[in-house]
Amino acid sequence: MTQALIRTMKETPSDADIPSLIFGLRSSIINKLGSGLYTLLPLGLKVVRKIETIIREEMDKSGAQELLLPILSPAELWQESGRWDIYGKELMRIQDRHDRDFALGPTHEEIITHLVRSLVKSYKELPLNLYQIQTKFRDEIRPRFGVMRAREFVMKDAYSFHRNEESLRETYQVMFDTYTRIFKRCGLKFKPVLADSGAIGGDVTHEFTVLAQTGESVILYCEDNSCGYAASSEYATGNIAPFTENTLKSADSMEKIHTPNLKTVDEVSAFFKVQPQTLIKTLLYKINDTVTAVLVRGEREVNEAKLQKAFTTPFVELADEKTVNSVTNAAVGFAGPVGLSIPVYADFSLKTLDAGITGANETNYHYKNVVLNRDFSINSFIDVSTALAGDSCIKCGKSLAVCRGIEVGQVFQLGTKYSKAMNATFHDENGEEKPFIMGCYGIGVTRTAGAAIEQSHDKDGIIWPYSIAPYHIIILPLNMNESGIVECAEQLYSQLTQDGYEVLLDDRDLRPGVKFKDADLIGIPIKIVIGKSFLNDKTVEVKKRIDGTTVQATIDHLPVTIRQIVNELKADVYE
RNA sequence: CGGGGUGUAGCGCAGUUUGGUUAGCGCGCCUGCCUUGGGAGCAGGAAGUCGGAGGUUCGAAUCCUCUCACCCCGACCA
Repeated sequence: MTQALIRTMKETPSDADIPSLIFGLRSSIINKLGSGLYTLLPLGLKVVRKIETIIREEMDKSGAQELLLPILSPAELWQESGRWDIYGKELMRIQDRHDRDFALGPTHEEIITHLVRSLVKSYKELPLNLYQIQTKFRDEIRPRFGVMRAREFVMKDAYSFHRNEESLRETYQVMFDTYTRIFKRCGLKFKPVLADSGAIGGDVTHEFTVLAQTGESVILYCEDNSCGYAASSEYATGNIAPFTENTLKSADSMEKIHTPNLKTVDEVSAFFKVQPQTLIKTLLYKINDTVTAVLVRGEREVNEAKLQKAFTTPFVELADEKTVNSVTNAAVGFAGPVGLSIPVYADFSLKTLDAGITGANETNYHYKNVVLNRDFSINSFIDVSTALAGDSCIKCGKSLAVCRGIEVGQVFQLGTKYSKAMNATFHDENGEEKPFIMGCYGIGVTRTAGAAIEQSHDKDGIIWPYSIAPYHIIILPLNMNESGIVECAEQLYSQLTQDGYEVLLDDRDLRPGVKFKDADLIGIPIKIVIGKSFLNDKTVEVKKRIDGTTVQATIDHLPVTIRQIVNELKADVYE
């Protein structure tokens, strides 16, 4: 360790705000070069290589073949697919000495499609699944969270080519299973979740999400483990329980009530002394330039991803204040469906609402006892609200719960989007020319390393899962002036290394406290402490990072003790 | 891109409002002593274009103008 480039820091750099960045920098796993640019120091590279190895082994086992595509790609390919124009500024563009345009690859659909169209001509050569592990570049609008959203990062991307949908679905399932094995082997707690397939289409897509409080994505999952339903909040749908505590009655007629300055759901429900579920929240959206009213039950939020899907358009935005004023003849906060002359769509949450409270389209007034199909009508019911914890699972009926996660992988059925645009075709058994049907499958490698830290750390530092830890064991000779201790340390080092463990020897002449703190910070799973007990009765301590438990062992017995602990650590995988 | 903030030694900061000696402090680093079970102590030392450029002034880290970098909050995604 006196020779290793490991420079730990006691203090936290001021711009580090999440555990993976704080501990990543402090433990000298990474080093910052610029915004969204990080050096992988020796410790960090070891972790990344281990994740890569697991990925390689599992991908190869699945039948996929590894290759390596260039990072730099000519603009022509991006122009062919149309993404040169639509990808936006996130695509890092660059010119060579002849002023020819290139892009630094943020993903490689174009490049792989180009490759395959020139090499593969017949259905007999399909299916084909090709992958690479490579540096990607995305000129993020706002890089943040350190290695979690960097501009330059390592990614494993795979692309599969098929003659028909059935073959695609088969490979998709194989990739799904492969990803499950990969993240399990990485020692991570994760969930595959159903996700919005966005503009590209395709029936199904799954995101693999590492569970962590600091995660950016919100997941709804079924409390019943055997059911297994889990979906990203943008996509999740639950059955919404009817609101049973409604104090309003549909038998009563609609009534206009003065509600001075009461705009939000909270204010209005407090004023009427009712639960928020009694309110019909009315939001005006511009959907393909048509102002449209979207109704949800008071306690719910409109989900724009669902809105986009319901109207099959990406052009969805909340109407501005002026539009709201002119459509409702009222200030923002008093919109309601009664008497509106624009299209009105209601969320499923309102299906069971008997009578409700809603804006009167008049500043400072709300209607009470509003009843659908009596006082107003709608075009139709649609699913546009974000599911909430407590909604019931659409698969099994049990309750849904919420957690947060970090998206580290995605499996996706691309279809013919790229093959059609780039005229990538093969001959089928009838000699007909057909576009390849494609799938793509990504894993953020460096992000996975970051996610592991986010998921597994304590106040002292990182707690690496055994399978991706930079070293398995760290030996701490507590007094470098005791020749017996030093000899023992060196002997254990070479013996354990021979036994196949990756061992770090802290041979620095420092006080014990410093060594303990550094070992904890870096997060090595097992510490071997050689100190007083060695001088007294020739035993050493074996201490687990994850829970601090310690066992004494004689030198002779040490290999057995270590093997036991390692087996325990390896067995601790998430099911 | 919009809004907010920060740039002073490797790291964390003070000093800037009100211009004025040799720009400080803690951590880290180097030397020596001492210490050795959870980031010890003492003594000595090295280390700074005060983000950059221009300006005001007898004099600028400090005031003015421009510029660059970085961070945080909102629109992206592995």
